[in-house]
Amino acid sequence: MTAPALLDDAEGAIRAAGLRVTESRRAVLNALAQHPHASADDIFGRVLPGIPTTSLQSVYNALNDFADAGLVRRIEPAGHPMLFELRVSDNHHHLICRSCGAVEDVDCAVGPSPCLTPSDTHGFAVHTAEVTYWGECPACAAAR
Amino acid sequence: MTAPALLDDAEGAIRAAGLRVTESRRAVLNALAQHPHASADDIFGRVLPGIPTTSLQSVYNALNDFADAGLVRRIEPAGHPMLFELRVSDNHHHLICRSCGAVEDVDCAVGPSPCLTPSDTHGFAVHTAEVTYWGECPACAAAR
DNA sequence: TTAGTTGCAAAGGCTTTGCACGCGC
DNA sequence: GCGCGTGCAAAGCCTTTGCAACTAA
Repeated sequence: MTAPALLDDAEGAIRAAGLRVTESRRAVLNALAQHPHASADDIFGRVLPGIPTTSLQSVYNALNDFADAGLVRRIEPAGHPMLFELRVSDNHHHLICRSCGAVEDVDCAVGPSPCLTPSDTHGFAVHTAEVTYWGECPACAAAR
Repeated sequence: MTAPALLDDAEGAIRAAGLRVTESRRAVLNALAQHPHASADDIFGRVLPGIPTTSLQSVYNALNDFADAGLVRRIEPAGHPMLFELRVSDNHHHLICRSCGAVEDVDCAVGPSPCLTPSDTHGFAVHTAEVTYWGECPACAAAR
């Protein structure tokens, strides 16, 4: 029930990311603030009533721009549509339901984040690390 | 340089998984043994010379059957085609190149695997945990 | 024999791309 | 006014599904 109040600063955040402030982008960012872990389609559905002229592709545009600018974080559950979340605080991981794709945030079990550094990089330049717990959510478990 | 010698036991492994032994399946499993982290298409390419009548869909069939039987493990790098690997030993993670999708195995940095248990399950029944390091491989870094 | 598998064809879903018009700066 | 962003349309890729013929057991 924690209603994020990022809405007021939506404009500022977009501007700070070096992007132009448009009605679409503000609406997308607001929708994301109110509904974390939303898919592009989800957000499109939430934005459409307010901006009947928008399109799913514009939502994708905005989300990708945000993601590239570091404003939002992409979650890509294999086998399910891509989700997005505001990277409110970093260093949390995801619990994903195999059957319905529901996502929950979980804090790292091991303090700060010792998992985030591989033991051997094989010469890779590591940018990010990601921990995903796959399972079944209560709703899907109950439905069986 | 560790050449997996599972080839001899391919039949046994397939049989043990409760699946019928066919030329396709043996070929797919062999191809996977020789080339870990292969995509369905990759494997198809490797199997085709030996079995010119096979099809990509059959490879998908075999791989999915193997995966469901626990013989192989699916790796699904967001934005790249699905990969497969023999689950030789468990408890290793993956280092994936954002640009070319190359995959390297890495051992868990924190001993046995404390990362594999979430701090809060939110009621989920957790089946598996997965750690992915995203970065850029040496080849792609050199190409820029 | 008979059920599990193959190979072919086609559909399906999600995401990206291209281009003219409009709006933010 | 300039250029970024929008909205529309269409293509693209990977993967799954259906079904008749075949083959392992």
